[in-house]
Amino acid sequence: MTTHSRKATIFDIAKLAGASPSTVSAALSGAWKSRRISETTVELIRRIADEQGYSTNMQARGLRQARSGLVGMIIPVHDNRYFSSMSQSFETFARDRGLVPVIASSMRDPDEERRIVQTLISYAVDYIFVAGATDPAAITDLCNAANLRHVFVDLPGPGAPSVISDNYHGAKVLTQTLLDAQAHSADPARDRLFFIGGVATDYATSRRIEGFRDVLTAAGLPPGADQIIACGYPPRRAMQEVAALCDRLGGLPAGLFVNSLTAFEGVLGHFVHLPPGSFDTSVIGCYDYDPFAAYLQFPVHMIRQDSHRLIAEAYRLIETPHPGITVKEVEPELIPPRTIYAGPFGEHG
Amino acid sequence: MTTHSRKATIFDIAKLAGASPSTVSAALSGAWKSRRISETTVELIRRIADEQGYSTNMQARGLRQARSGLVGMIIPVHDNRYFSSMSQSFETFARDRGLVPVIASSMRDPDEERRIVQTLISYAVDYIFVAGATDPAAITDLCNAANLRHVFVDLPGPGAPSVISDNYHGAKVLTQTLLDAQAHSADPARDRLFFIGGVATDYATSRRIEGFRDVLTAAGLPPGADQIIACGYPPRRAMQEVAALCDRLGGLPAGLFVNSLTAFEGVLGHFVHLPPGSFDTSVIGCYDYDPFAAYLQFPVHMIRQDSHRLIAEAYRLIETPHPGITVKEVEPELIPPRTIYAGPFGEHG
DNA sequence: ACGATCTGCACAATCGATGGTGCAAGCGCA
DNA sequence: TGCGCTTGCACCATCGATTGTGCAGATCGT
Repeated sequence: MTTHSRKATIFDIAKLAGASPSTVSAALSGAWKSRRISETTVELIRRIADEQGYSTNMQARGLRQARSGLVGMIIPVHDNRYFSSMSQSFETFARDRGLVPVIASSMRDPDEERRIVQTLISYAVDYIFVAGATDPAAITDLCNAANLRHVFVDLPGPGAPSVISDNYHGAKVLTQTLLDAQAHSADPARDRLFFIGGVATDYATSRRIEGFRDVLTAAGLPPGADQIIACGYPPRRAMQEVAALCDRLGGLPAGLFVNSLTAFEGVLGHFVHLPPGSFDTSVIGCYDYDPFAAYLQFPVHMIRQDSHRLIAEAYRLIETPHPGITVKEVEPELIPPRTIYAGPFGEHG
Repeated sequence: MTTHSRKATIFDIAKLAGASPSTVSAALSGAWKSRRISETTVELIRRIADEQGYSTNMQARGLRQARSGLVGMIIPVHDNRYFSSMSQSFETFARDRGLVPVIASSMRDPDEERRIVQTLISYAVDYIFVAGATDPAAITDLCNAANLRHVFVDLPGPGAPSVISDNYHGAKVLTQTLLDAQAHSADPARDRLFFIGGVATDYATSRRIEGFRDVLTAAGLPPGADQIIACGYPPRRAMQEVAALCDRLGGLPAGLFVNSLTAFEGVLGHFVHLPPGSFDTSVIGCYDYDPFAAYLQFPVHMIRQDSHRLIAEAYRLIETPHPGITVKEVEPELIPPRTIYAGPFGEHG
């Protein structure tokens, strides 16, 4: 491979091969059969292209074809097992399709979310996956204006196909598990389950709260308003809230339903300061799974959302456009304490 | 905003504004001052562009300018706290610069790594960050052929600037900590420290092994070959190896230096099967930090590599090209058991 | 032997934005 | 009035690949 100051183009290859640029393009893009280029020529061109270290300029191709070969995905944060697993699956499926994934995190900020969508549109991504949308309607508007297909994951949107996990059922299972496992306390104030984390207006959180409430109600223990603390996702807030709660109750409650890994991180931040033994009378559950969290000092019941399947279904929905708006639900799975789940990437991780 | 079947271009805006495309381009790209376009015209054009929901076609701009506004980054896996934190930082810094991050995971496969570099080159990324390179020389060759600036992070490469953490020092600190904390066992075979995980030929791992070895040697306990089990990064292998080790020793060793979070996941997968109390005579350390791992059932000493600073330094190196090849080392930090570190994104996570 | 068909390729327009250059109108000034 | 300078913009080539179309020569059929 000779050294060039600039990258080789089809024109350079054409000159070297004694062919025309269009022939080179056809030869290298695979369109040569339908363009009746002889296999001999194709092979010559391929060889020369190889020698020159040629690779297609995707900007030029994309410009011409009005598509880019990029797929966009928006997630709230990278730094979280649930979403980073999604990224991993998203990328794997993208590669299978010869697409290049572009993953951006919105920090759950609606403005940032919109800016990202705009940016992705500017780059002519072929379609967009939006996980944990904070303003799905705005996203749909932007995408529609740009004639861009998109799918919502994790949190549904009104204007596009969505894949979500069955939050209601998952929450019921987790709540029931906590209920069954709880060690009863003498103090009635503490002898209750609490729900912490998430945003009450988020679809996912609201469904989980319903599940939480329905199970408790069915058990004859309808939760009071103080038992549901939807303080958002940031760790710090959850830490403050759980600290305040322990203060109020004079200790940990009988059970805690933590509504996300990020909230759980905050909760842990408080737990650090508790004396050992504090957890003997308390049972903890977390909606979302993390292998390390599964093996904490105290038992944690976790709900694992099948992010791999969520993404798989999202690709299905976006690739085979259905009439109307489809919402696909995927069942989550209860992971008992101290159980390690080996994901689809267990071999590589 | 009117609905169009296709996205508006500068030509559409030009027609509506009664101006020429080049004027529109200059007005919207900010080049209007040097092109002597009147502010009145600029404002008219801006208004119309806004109404039409115009946004620049980055493929066209990129084609013309021979750059894309994309920055590429390669990481081994998304699904890992160390690397997903890097992603988060990488993205944040990219946004500050008005660049769009494209993050791809190589699964630590050199072929995949090369393919990704090729792809990123095809998309004319402005530069590339490579974390945990498995074949840095090949990457440098590809990038040089394409005249593309790149920087290595975490694992250094011979042909480009690198930012790594001080693995030798970190490993010494962690080893010394384990040594100090270890509860001695009656059985001399078990009363030793073991190193598990990583690839011995990886620069980072080899430096850590040196640190491990030097501390033990200085303490008069030079490690035997069996004490260093560089079985790679995949969880499954680490699980098998630690199981075999426990089998051999008839229990856990006095101390275990786990060389990555992924290996630690595998180790945990084995620990699940051990009876409680197994850890009373064993002290565990992990090179890399995870907030949940910090609060496991048994105490874990962790080394936190400052991925945020690594990325910050990498941006510095790539933006101010130094003469010669620079290698920048960043100090890692010991995180004692049951300590929660709130990162630079603690507010958002 | 001659039109019809097929083979194998070249030519040129096109995608959308950018930037060098040219040019008319306006203005100042002698 | 006339010259030169400035202002404000339009025109056009260009980036690299794709794709509709045209066309010469070979092949075939009768």
